[in-house]
Amino acid sequence: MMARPKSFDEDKVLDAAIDCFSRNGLKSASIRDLADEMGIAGPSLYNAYGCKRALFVKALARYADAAVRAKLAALERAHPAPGAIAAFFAETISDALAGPEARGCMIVNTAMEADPRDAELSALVSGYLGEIQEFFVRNLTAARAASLIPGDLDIEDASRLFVGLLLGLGVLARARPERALLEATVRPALALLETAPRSRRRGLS
Amino acid sequence: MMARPKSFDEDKVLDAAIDCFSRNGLKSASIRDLADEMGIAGPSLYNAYGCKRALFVKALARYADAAVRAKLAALERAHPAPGAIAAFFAETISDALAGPEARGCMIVNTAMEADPRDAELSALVSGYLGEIQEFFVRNLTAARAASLIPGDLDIEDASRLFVGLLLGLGVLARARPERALLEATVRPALALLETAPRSRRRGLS
DNA sequence: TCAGTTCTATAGCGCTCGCTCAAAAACCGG
DNA sequence: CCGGTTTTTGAGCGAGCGCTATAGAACTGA
Repeated sequence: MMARPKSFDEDKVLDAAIDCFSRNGLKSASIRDLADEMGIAGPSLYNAYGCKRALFVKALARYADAAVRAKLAALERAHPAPGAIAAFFAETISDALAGPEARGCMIVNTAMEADPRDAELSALVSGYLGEIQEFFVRNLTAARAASLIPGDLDIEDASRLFVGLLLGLGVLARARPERALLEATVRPALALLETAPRSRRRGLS
Repeated sequence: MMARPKSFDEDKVLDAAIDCFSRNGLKSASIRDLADEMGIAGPSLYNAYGCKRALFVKALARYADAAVRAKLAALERAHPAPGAIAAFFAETISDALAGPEARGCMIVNTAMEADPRDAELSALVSGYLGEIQEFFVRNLTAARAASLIPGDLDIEDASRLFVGLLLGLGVLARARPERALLEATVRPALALLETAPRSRRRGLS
């Protein structure tokens, strides 16, 4: 039997939850905040998702899929290797500076907020970070095959540096959301991809 | 008049507060948690510090002074430029992995947790990060004067990269506290400091 | 000794939290 | 239309939160 259908669009309320969680985090986003922004009442939220944490996991999964994976795929389509890497950071910086609100990347936020002994969230975060790292590895591997990056650059290590830098940008963008600063932070890392002669442009105090 | 003296050692209780805040953050560390770990009762805490936030600011200041500044100074004393930079990251990684608890660097934690519109905490975090950046700048400047790093390396940008990487390590160490992974993340950034011939050692899958 | 001052300790205030119960409302199949 | 199922709704529970009122304990100066 079908009975009464839900009165809200599941994707839209999940997007609202993503927004609320991104701004406040899992712990600080209250059920009442969430329900308000999602446009539904508390008990409906519980009826649909069970508990706050389950809602968070669903929102995180949707964020990873709709925001992260889609972005990575689009960048790989639009830029020949290794250009997608620089484009990725440029877009990440623009995203971090978009809007007056302190949104931040939900994956970075979760990595910081989750207790490392929380096996479920830790595994999710590790998995998502691994996907991002693989994006870097794919790009670097293709670039090396075309001799577009230095031959002695260790792809595995470099991709880890980029992941670490991505996380650092997420933190830095909260403390100091200034475009020039964030771009300067990324620049030396991208210089690693330049083939000799090493032309690392100076810039910006 | 002097009246009844305090029955606790202010430094010791502040250290306990640093520990509690480092593990739980400003918002999640409750007054009862703090009071318990500090070994004093709630009202004594309020009598001594006024409010939770003021206690946090005092604890953060002590952390920055006793943990960060002292560490930077010791490294600069112990290592000729630019070796202090690599030593700094090595020590940071070891610190992050020390103990089963999820302590994390209080400055990184605060940078993530504080609302960017919170002027006081944002300014404190920016200031502390600036001090760390200056440590990198000093080291790089001295190293350049001795021709120990590539001459075309932009010192300002590189020091920002190191700060960003430090923040990233703080996040990554929570999600994946594995020494080999953290070291591999730092390695390509330190390779920027090597003078030609560029020998970036491969390593670690 | 004892008034004066400061610190400590018990209890608890008002509030928000995650979550739930009971009843009303909306929809389906027949 | 109606029985059955699900969703929505308003109210509220117990717990924990930051913080404090109040009273007693500890110490100083005189």
